[in-house]
Amino acid sequence: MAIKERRARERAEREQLIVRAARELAETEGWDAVTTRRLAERIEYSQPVLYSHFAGKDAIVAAVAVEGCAELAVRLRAAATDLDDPRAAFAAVARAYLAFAAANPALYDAIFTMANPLPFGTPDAPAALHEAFAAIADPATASATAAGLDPAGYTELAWSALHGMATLARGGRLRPELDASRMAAFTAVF
Amino acid sequence: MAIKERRARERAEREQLIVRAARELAETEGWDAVTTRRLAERIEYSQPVLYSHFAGKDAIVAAVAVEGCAELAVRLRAAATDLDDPRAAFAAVARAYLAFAAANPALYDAIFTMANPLPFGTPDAPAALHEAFAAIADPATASATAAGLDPAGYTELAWSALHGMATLARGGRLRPELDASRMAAFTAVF
DNA sequence: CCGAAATCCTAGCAGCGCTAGACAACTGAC
DNA sequence: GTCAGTTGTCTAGCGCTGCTAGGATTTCGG
Repeated sequence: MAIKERRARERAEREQLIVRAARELAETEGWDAVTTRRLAERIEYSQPVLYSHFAGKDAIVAAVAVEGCAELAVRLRAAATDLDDPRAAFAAVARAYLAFAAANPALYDAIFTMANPLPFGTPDAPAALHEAFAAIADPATASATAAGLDPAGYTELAWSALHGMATLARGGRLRPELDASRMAAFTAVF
Repeated sequence: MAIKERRARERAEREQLIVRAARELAETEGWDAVTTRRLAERIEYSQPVLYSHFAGKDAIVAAVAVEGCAELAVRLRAAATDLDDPRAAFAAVARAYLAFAAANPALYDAIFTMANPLPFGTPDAPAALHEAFAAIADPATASATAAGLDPAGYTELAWSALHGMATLARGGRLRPELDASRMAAFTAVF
């Protein structure tokens, strides 16, 4: 019996190794550089081993995304603590969101822009996704009710604004010198 | 002399043919289906012909993007006419923007989300890009000054919100039943 | 009419995600 | 202690990708 347990443990460790390697490779060289061959070489196993853990490359990306989602949720929660004013709390969460996206571009892409098969709508999405969304939705809802607006649409709009800024900023589509002005507009408006 | 002109004309026509074929293929089957082989087959030439017109596949995507950008600009300008109230005009432009993105997803991707080598910052970007941005920036600026906010950051924020909504909506990340509520929040806030 | 130039295609390279089938190692029963 | 059976891993290869080198064919200018 103990042997099976050891094997299962080793499998789990190797699976974690794959996810970590994929993430590191993506973060340092971009997702284009994350090929199954390079990934296999990194973990010092042959290619087919990847497919005994994941259904395909997309599944590996999704695993990285879930991991990143959990981290994002933690950051957002941390940013909102000790702030009673709803608008101030939401602004802090917004700053944390953009900081996360700027610091972990590959991770952010895996979560939000890559064609991963993660179910996002509320049905059976991983808990980490719900947690991250709630970390945005909670302060957004508070801010919306303070402004007398319907929280649901308000929340999605605010999230869209954050997501838009995060993605457009990367491609050089937004002028960096306007970062402060943009953020000021955000806090003035949301 | 006239022969050279005819040849140049034929070349231009074929280039247009390539761009049109790429766009149609992307719109009907997605950009993943736009391979150089399929594209070549569609225009009834061999693969290398593509490379006598464009530096590579990215350049073809960029050409489609520029074309789409010009169309987007026209739509946005049309939406804003005959509306004097700045906020109403901006709301109309926003609706037109989202309608365009929803109606031409592949085109929208080519312009804004695919890794195309288009220079977006003001230096020497194609005129179509400037025109499209101005079609957003002009009403946004009017709306910002009406609200007493710095137009520059306000414009980029509003654009980010639109871009975020357009992209998140596609992946099923936004709930369609909140479309109206989201738009109401937009007009209330911007 | 003939050399020169432009045009186009066949064939191929290296790399991609993914998989079939062979091989080795380890497990558990006798 | 030995042998069947399971499990794990690897080598080799398929069909596809973007892209390019080289040669054949057509067309042009004198």
